[in-house]
Amino acid sequence: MFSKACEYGIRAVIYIAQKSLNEERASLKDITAEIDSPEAFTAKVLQQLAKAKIINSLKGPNGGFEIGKDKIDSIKLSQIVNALDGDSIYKGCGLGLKVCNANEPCPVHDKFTSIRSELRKMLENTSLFELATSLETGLTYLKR
Amino acid sequence: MFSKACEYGIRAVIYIAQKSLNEERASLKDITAEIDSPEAFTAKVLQQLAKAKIINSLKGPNGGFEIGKDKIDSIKLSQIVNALDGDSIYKGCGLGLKVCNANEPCPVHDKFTSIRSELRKMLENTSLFELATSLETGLTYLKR
DNA sequence: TTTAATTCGGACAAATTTATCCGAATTAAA
DNA sequence: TTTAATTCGGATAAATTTGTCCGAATTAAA
Repeated sequence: MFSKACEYGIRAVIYIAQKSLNEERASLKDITAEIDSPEAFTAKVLQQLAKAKIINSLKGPNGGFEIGKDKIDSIKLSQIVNALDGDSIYKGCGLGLKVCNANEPCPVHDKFTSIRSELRKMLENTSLFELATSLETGLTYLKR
Repeated sequence: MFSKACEYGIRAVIYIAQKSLNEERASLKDITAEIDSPEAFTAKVLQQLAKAKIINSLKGPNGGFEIGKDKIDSIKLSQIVNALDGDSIYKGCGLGLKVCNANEPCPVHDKFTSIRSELRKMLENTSLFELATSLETGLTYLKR
């Protein structure tokens, strides 16, 4: 469904959000330990997310990554996915056709549109805040 | 969502089914021309599908691929997807965790289970017959 | 001012997926 | 029986994704 980069990215952002809610910054090492992901690769992903202004990065001692507390509620899962995997998950044809729409549909077009729209809604309605708090309260996990 | 192999595979199978309903066999060249896919790669995909008993292959002049007319209605999209991409689309964790279930869920587990179950139902309930007939009647397309 | 902790950015490497090539095997038809 | 049309199967190549390495830049703290 998502690329590895996106999987790591989502996990990382949730963790950073959790820390940020507690007024703490997360370093790369911290993050990769907590979400169990390859360090150097995750660094690249975090760079992408920083460029997309989803997270904030600070160099130097006591540096790391953070997210403005006020932003955490307004950031949706869709923004993270979009920054890392683009919009093919919503837009692309299920069978890989370049042209595929209601007028000239592929054989599975109608079957897919409803599911894809559900997925889109879900991603657009899921806030980073709720994901981070479910982690904070110990209801969910980021590794294993 | 699906691999290229799976996209080509689904398109090919739908086309083969359409031909089979008309008592005709489809050769590799025929297929790749109709679904606009790379010939050699598609050949590999068809081999996989033949091994999985989803399609039938015949060598020699006037050979090609076909599907028993009686089977076309009972073959579901899920079988094709499963033969080519496995079951990760249903089973795997949305964030790539090895362990992720209702007891120890990742932060997006609940959000994904409903969508994934919708997808599974759709794939399991969509028969090759309906896809092939929509193609036959000109309502849907396999290339462009 | 120096040091050390950190992210950044570019080059590279490994793994996987996608794709090609070609001879072997099979088989229907000439 | 020969020929030609086809799929099969193995080797290889190209492209993409995933992953690593390392020096440069930045910056807080000693």
